[in-house]
Amino acid sequence: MAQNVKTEKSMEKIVSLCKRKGFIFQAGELYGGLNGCWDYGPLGAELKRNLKDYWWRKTVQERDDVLGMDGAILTMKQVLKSSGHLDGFSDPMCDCLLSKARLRADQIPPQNGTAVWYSGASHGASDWSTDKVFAVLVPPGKDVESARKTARQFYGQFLPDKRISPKELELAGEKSEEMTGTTRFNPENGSLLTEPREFNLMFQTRVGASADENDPNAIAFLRPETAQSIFVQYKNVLDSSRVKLPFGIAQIGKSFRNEINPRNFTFRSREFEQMEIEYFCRPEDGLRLTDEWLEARLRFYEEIGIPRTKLHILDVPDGERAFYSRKTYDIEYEFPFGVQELEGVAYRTDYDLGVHQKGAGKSLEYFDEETKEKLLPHVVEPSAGCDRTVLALICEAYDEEVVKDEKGKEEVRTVLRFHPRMAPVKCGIFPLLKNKPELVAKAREVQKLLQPFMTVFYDETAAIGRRYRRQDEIGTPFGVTIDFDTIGENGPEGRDTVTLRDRDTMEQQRIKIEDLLHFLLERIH
RNA sequence: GCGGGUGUAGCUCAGGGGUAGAGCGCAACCUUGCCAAGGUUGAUGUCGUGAGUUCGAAUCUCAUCACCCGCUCCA
Repeated sequence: MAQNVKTEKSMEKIVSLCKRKGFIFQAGELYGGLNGCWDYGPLGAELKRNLKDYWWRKTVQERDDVLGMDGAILTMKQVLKSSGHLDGFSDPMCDCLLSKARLRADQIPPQNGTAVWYSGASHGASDWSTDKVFAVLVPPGKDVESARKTARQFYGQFLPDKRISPKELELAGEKSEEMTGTTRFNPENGSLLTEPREFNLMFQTRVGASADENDPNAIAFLRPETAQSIFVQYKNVLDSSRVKLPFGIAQIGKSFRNEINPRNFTFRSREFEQMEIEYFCRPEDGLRLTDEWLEARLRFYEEIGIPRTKLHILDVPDGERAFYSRKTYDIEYEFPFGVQELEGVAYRTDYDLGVHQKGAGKSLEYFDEETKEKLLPHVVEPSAGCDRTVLALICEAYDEEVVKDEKGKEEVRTVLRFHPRMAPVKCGIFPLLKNKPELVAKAREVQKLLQPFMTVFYDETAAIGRRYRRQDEIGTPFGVTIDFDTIGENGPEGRDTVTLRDRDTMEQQRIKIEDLLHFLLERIH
């Protein structure tokens, strides 16, 4: 009955479905919306919880070598000073006045040449003038006339009458100046750049209700990653938990970055949740464990319904990794808006413990009882984006299928094919007809039977087919219907059995109510 | 931050200086015998927000906010 015709997955449809069905809303929508922030609605909250719970179970509870923690979001300035975030987490940026290109100020190569300054320009015939200051850097050996051409181009963009050619402009106040090693000009076209502006990517706040605005000691930050609290508490966990190398500390929690440009729905948000492991090990095991964690993480994605074929592994090349990392894999997913990172598995060496040991002035060394040696452990960090994974789950699950109705007319069935263990609602419960009290009563009984063990949705309105389709749209993997067989109307062999419908195949099977819980639990665990 | 586009019902969108529209969805009732069934009734909008022009603005102008595309950025 169902043809598997894949229509194009568009983010627009997915975003719309998320809002319509209560997965994800924009934060503060009532007041116009807060850029880069999102709220999870009833179904989104369930979905995200299922992901986090499963990650925690697989990462912490079912392993002997990983412990959990839950660190504070407010972070001391000193911590982020040591980690390098305070100095390194802001980029000076400038814009090209001519081409509007944005450049990192610290990446502009120093140049030599003659800077030609102008104090403005005018157009006599149309009585137009401007006193904007502009300058062009002319490389050694090149004619100053080229500067005038560039300057006219610059002033030309402000002409109210676009029919006037920039060539007719009179330039004012030309002055030349020899420059060496300047970074104030765009190497591409010689145009003057804006003054570098700092983009502080961390959210700063003040601790203490009456903190003096100028008290530097009151400054704290919302953490830009969960990792730092793990490094800072590493010694306490070690001393309180009787663990030996190698071992990991895992954490799920919110982090905050003042992204310049949030984009792609929840993909790049200013407030986001991370699922991170810092796995401490002997230096010689770092590279091997990085590969092992990559495999473990890929298996995880498969287990939650993101197939290996949709994942790309990027072995981040030399020069593109963070300076302290000796090996980094990015696990990327084929989002509808492009292949984008879900998780990074980074071998960070002993950089983090090293900087905190130095910054705090306290030893973070590990004493190995067997070899009787002291060492600073190395770290492998699998760091997954929780919201990004939720988004990947939704994108992966989204499907539109062309089905034929009873009259043979084609229609589109929208279905979220979540893995049952991720699905926000596990089972729909429907009395076939709501005007038959015996059916309704029996359906309520089934609801009470399942509800302590899983999320269920009881629905008695509208025709049965419509109820099935409603559940398809929110990704409910199973639906049970209580019909006249269930209440024994068609003979004793059907009594206390229900039809169980599969979301993906739309096929039904008859199952005893007493077997239902076991059947479902086996599939959603 | 720059350039382009968009903003009207829960969703998708039409309209357009003079009483706010459609389809779908939603709610109630009737009907119901397994895949978006039919009927009846109903609710919902400061036309993104603010200011200006106007006798009158959802419509024109400006500003602002948000979203989309491209650039930029992503330690």
